[in-house]
Amino acid sequence: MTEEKRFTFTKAERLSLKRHVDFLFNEGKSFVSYPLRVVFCTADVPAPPVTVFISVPKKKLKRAVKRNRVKRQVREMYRLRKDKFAAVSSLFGKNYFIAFLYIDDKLHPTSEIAKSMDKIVHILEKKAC
RNA sequence: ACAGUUUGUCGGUCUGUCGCUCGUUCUUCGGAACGGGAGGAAAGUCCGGGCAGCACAGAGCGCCAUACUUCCUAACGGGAAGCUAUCGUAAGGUAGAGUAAUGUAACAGAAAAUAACCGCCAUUUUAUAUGGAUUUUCCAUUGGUAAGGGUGAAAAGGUAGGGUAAGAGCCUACCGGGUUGCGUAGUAAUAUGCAAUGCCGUACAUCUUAUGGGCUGUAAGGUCAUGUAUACCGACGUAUGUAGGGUUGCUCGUCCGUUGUCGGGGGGUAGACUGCUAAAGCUUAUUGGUGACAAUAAGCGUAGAUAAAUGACAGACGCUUUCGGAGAAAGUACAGAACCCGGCUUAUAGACGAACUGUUUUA
Repeated sequence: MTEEKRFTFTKAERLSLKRHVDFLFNEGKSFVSYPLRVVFCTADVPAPPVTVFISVPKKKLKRAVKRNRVKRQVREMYRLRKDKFAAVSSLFGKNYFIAFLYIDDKLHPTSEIAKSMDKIVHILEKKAC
């Protein structure tokens, strides 16, 4: 396994600063790839190519166990497609903030999340600029 | 064996691939190696305590919580053992301050507490409580009466006798309960014996009495602090064509200052660090105690994230159920630490253990 193909997911790749989150939701564009809603925008701060934020609203899933389950599914599916997102970034030469919001109120199998994530990559290739 | 009561324990395992987080060590600063990484309820946030900040002369009132007794505990509204009442054939379950005062008691019922709808009775002196009539009686009115009456959760302690116009603890005997006094057992609640007292409906609420309670929670609190604006202080420089002020009645002069740069500096936003995990700790054994629990000894060293790690995927096994033939299908709970402990309450597929009770069968 070469150095570039490592599918890690470290703390630096998570969007954690409050002002960044506010900026993303004020300035970002969004689209839906069921069961996920994606919000993204360009980032002009020194950062990894893509910085990610995953959110599962309490209104949709009341139990913490289920919310954790969804967060882990989405995170893993993103992690395994990280290189594709990075490719989009290098294509346009920009860094991106991306938020994944879970909009359904029940659990889905991991394979469905994976399909949704593939679709997101395609849409991003067209929309990001 | 079946039915049940109480109580305790567990609540998946393994392999592979790819990851996350904390600690230690190493490092070519990219990272690498090794080790640790959710629960019995982590939940609800309902009590109690630690810890922290704020408030605080004293007294009274109010508000909230608790309420048989003794004990356990850091503390508690928790627990243990007992007492009384009550439910259950039983193992066991449930409840618990006081009753002086005030209020309420659905439906049903005459009536729900100074009870007269029906019923009973009409008193002393023989001849009548009053009125009427067809006059040993009947009707109405008035008065007395709690013996009897479809109800109800609850009906004015129960039975018998005396008594009476009829009745009534009105009186007596026995029985049930209460209160008071004395004795006995017990630390006590209480039990029990004797005596006195006719004192005698139930439930709930208000109320009364006693005890306890200041408020807020780790997003508390503390430390550092980029940028921006800047109180204040110092130095240097510029202008004298200068706002403003002091000195003064005015002018000049002079001092402060204004403006600029640099340095110091208080407060403090974003953010970072701390709080932050060793604890009234756990396991085992012994001793004391009916028990909760306590003491002693040995061993263990047990998650610390911050938008939030403890995982995702694939496969195998286990367990349960159903089909049926050596396999297949379905299911595999409730639920995710957020400062830390002790409890309570609620959710929980299923599995196992212990003690005890009842019934049946056998010996």
